[in-house]
Amino acid sequence: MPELPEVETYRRYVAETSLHQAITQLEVEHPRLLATDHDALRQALIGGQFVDTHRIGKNLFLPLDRGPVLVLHFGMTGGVDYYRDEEDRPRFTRVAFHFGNGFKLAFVDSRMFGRVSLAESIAAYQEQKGLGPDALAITAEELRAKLQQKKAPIKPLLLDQKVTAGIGNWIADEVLFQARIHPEHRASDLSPEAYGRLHEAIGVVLQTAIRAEAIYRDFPREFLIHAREWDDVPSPGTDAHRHCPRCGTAIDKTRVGGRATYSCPQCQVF
DNA sequence: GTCGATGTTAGCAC
DNA sequence: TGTGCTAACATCGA
Repeated sequence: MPELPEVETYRRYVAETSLHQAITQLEVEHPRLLATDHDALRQALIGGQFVDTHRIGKNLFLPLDRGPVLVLHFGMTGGVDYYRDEEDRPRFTRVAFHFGNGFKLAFVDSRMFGRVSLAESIAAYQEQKGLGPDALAITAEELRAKLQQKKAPIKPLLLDQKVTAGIGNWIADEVLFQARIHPEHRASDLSPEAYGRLHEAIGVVLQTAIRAEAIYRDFPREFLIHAREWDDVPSPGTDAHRHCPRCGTAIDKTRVGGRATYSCPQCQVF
């Protein structure tokens, strides 16, 4: 689930639960998730505290009182959960940070594509990964400057974290739907007006998703997300949810840039 | 039992 | 050099 709105929701959750408490233990159930040497990580954490939270795109940063920054990336199925009793330990807990008050912050991730790492600073991590500006912070001008020379289809470019950080597969589809741009439209062929709509749609979709705490069923009716297959089917035999919320046309499911892509053939034209 | 999945990245072809 | 496609990662759940 973790695209920008989920990670922003996790950030707020961690800020409310896990700051300014002594870290007493690092529990690593599955070392494969560590992108940093285990001992170095333990040394950096034990006896320290998390003092702040930041987010760039899908990356969550937890600066430590002693300098370095813990970086969490949630892959496809990652999340965080604050708990105390062993009976409440979340399923798929892979790494857990224990605090002096007896609570623990679990990094859960069933598919284990997530990563826990350590960086010298947020800026160093951003530089090293080549992360572009956060999708909520990028300006219309920056976005257009980065894309208007590219001949690739617009959708995979939106997914490229070096262009702008935080947009994942469903958000890219939703943004393009709201902006009425076909996912395969070449970036270089988009008009200045289309870039304006694109930038605005990114803001609207992300803000809406964050406001709903990334709970999809609470999203507005006119969102394409309700047409995705994994949205709840209202009742057997009906497929209204697979039609465009704006014009009623059947939604196309195709592959663009190797990813499942939903779009309205009527509203999103070349 | 089979298939596809919200992310990232290495390897490869052009 | 830039670009873009595919497979692979590990696992779950439909």
